[in-house]
Amino acid sequence: MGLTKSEIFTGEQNRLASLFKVLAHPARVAILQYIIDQKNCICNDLVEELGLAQATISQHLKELKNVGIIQGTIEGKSVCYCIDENIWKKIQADFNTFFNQEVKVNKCC
Amino acid sequence: MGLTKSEIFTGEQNRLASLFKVLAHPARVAILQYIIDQKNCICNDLVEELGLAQATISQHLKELKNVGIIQGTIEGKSVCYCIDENIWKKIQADFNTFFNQEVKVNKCC
DNA sequence: TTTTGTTATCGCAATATTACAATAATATTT
DNA sequence: AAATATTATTGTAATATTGCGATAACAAAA
Repeated sequence: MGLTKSEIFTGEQNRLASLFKVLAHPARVAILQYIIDQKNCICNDLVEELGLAQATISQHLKELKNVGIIQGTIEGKSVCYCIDENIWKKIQADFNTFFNQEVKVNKCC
Repeated sequence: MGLTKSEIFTGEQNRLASLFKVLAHPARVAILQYIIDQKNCICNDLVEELGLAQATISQHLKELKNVGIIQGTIEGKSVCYCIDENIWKKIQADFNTFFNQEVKVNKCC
């Protein structure tokens, strides 16, 4: 198999899992941290900083862009990437909602 | 390839990504939500609730157990699973640290 | 227009993940 | 001890992800 059965889960569960998945790779965590630290950057900055091939970085940037957490603006022959603050805060809020569920004491553990 | 180059990232980046990865599947999100809602449950409850095969649920439980977010206690012939509150809060704190990095306004986007 | 700099896409190979049937392992019940 | 109930593990097939070389696409500079 190898095919996640998305249809048996709720939209919220699938959406949350998708958000977690985008962050589930150290390169994408590193990219986000770098962009936050530098305020913005271009693809080649990340190639130098992280030591992954340009094609690989471009692919990771695409995934981050797909969920909207970053956005790219064409600037001459390069593309300036930065965090989309609104989406960032929205994702943060979604995670908070998930984690702020009260974990009650239970009998068996 | 297909092999994440963990060695080029920091321990924190790898650790964060691992945490996100555990939550990056709707079945595991659903399992956590169910356990939180019911306070605790056994594997077979989840098999009925989610409609995945027993082997599949057991595998997902194992991954959740591996990061410590849940723990299982043998109770007769079944195993009672529940959230490990301390680990849960620790993960929540880690995510907050990541997300609370200030995202500053930048020039290009 | 040619060259240069930058990014995106395609195609491929390697590895990882997901799902499940079959079965082993373990504890309880009869 | 045999049957039952529950979970874990193993093996396998299907799909997904990761990484990169090659190359296309595009804009600026020469």
